[in-house]
Amino acid sequence: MASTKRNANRNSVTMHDVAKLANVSQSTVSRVLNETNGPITIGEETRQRVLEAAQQLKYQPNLHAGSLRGQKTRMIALMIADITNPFYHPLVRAVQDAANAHQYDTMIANTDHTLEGEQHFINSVIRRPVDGIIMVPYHLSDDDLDELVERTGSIVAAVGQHLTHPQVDIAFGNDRQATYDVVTWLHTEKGHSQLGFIGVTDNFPAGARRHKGFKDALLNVGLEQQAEYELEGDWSPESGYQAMQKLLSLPEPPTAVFACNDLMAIGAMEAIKQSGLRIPEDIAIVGFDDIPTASWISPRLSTVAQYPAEMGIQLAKAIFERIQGNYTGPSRRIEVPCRFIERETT
Amino acid sequence: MASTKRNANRNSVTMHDVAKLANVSQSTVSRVLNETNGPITIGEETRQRVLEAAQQLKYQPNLHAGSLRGQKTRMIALMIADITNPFYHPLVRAVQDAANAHQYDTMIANTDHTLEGEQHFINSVIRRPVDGIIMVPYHLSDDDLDELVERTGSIVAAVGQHLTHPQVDIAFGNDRQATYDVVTWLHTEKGHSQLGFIGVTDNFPAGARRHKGFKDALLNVGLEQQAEYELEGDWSPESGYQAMQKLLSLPEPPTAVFACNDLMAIGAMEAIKQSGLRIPEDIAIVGFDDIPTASWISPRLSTVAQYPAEMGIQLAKAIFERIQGNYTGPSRRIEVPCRFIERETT
DNA sequence: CGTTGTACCGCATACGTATGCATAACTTAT
DNA sequence: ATAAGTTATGCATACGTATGCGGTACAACG
Repeated sequence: MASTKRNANRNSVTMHDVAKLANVSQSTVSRVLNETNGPITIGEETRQRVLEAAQQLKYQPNLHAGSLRGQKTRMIALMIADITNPFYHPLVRAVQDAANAHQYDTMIANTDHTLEGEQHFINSVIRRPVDGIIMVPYHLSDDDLDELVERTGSIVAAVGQHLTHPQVDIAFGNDRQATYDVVTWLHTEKGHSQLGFIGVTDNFPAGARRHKGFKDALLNVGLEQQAEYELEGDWSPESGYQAMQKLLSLPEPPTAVFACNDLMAIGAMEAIKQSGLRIPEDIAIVGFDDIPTASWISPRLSTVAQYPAEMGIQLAKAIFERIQGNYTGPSRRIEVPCRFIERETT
Repeated sequence: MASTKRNANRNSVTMHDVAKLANVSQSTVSRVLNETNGPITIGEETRQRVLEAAQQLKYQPNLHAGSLRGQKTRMIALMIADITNPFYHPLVRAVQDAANAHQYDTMIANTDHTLEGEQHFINSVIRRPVDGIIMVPYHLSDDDLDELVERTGSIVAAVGQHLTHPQVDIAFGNDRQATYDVVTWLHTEKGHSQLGFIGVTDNFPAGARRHKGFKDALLNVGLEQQAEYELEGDWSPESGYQAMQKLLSLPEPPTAVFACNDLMAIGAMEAIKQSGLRIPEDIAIVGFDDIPTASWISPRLSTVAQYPAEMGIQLAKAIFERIQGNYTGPSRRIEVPCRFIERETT
């Protein structure tokens, strides 16, 4: 008779346990603990009994139950390409801090830049619905986003200029324009006429935009576009290293190289150093992102800064506004401008 | 009559939807989809009908339901100090990859090196139970771990030599010994007699261990221990920079400095460079961790490598073994040795 | 004293799933 | 032909919580 109803293998304390200890029903406990009890009133004396009992048992609500009932899950999901890439760290951090401030937990998934990874993530949040989703998709189309919001009913926000879903808030940098400006500057101000480009496959929208910025700039300043000066890496330092080696082996190597991210730029710098050439006297180089390392290495890397922390802050703000019902309007587009930071490699 | 039972605001497809379409009961759908139906058999024809219906509706199971029923949650939680610290990236990555391979999702929490952060995490996984927990605690004691396993019933594994809970698998590096060896080597092989130390408060067990390694080495080689040469930072480059400035302002600055992590070592290098002194000719420096940046900066940093990826792999292996019931024995202690990598700063 | 109102609280249900138990149809043995 | 066994399926329940609805007191009022 003194045996509790508590499940044998489960040792968590539930509302029933609190109810039993306080000599009330489970519903009363629920009403006391969630102040939001509508028209219902609870006697002050029992309220105290319940609160004491809850404290004594160290009661913590089971969030799985609420999630099942379609209440708030108190969880958001974050999809990025690779937690190892420094570009995402400020973004992740900003999102997590915002989540924390709202008493939310954060689920993080890596896609490894692959379409399969992104689709896997979608299935993931269909199986385990969350209140909000922040993503940095490389392959997903608006149709995919539509399926996502349709099937999950979650609030979704994303980084990516190319996306235009009516219910998805978007943050983006003006990277095409920034690339265009820097490349133009390399020619008109710095006098470079043989320019190299280390990019990625145009399947990545961000890569394609920067590639376009590069080509537009060449066109505009009247330089010829030469395929052998435009190489593809995979965002990693190693790939930048290899691409630079190819550029160096050309009969007439470039005197300035634009790399689509800092990691590849750093790899390229390593290749230049090993070849005995000097930076920037022999070859100038510009990166993209302004990761912390860019200002530590020697010479310090000139680069186009993006502000991923700002993106994270804005997107988190956007989804929590919607989650809490403080905003129900149409999709917002938030531009987070890039800015060129000249250091020692140009 | 053609109206579905489907909840208005919820547009997810459930087993009931599949059941209705296939003209069977929800239980039958469950049994078909989970092959594990014990002694029960299902007619081949209905099995096909169910599978088709599930595929047609793109059915995905709701994991919240299973979690509530005490089944597997298919989620693990990972607690680290700071996603921004490169030391954790390989560990995070390894854990996520292992989780992915098991069809698991990963929840990540930052503690910011604070006790409150760690306690907050514990409450988090009490509210939302997970199958497995991997953590890198700095403040939690064995008692705290005990409360954690007691109240959650989850499998727990941790990084930290000082922890000895009977049910918690532990990974650790031999960092005291490694520090001792390097400092001894700096004196006996490299001839340094004025040694500096940039550590952190001894409240961090890892910091305390390395501090002890440093002091033991001094003692062993017969050097005097001087408080003004042993400074405290907070793991960040900025704090290393400031500590080094203090060391440089001493009447007789050290000729070699041991920093408790690479980030502080890098900050210290910056201070040395700015003072006009040369590395390693005037001052040698050794870091700890071997983060990627260590081999990019100039001069390339000599450092004690830890292998966080290996730790992540081992711990993930350990918890999944237990989750799947393949191991039920006592706590295991996994040593992941450190190794000194000499580069250009010594 | 009977009626209505008010303050307080418990019962029952639903969320989506897994599973023990009952049940139906059909086969085989006696 | 009836009993027993086999095969195939549905019913009911529980997990922990929030909430509509109903019910008990007791006070106030006619």
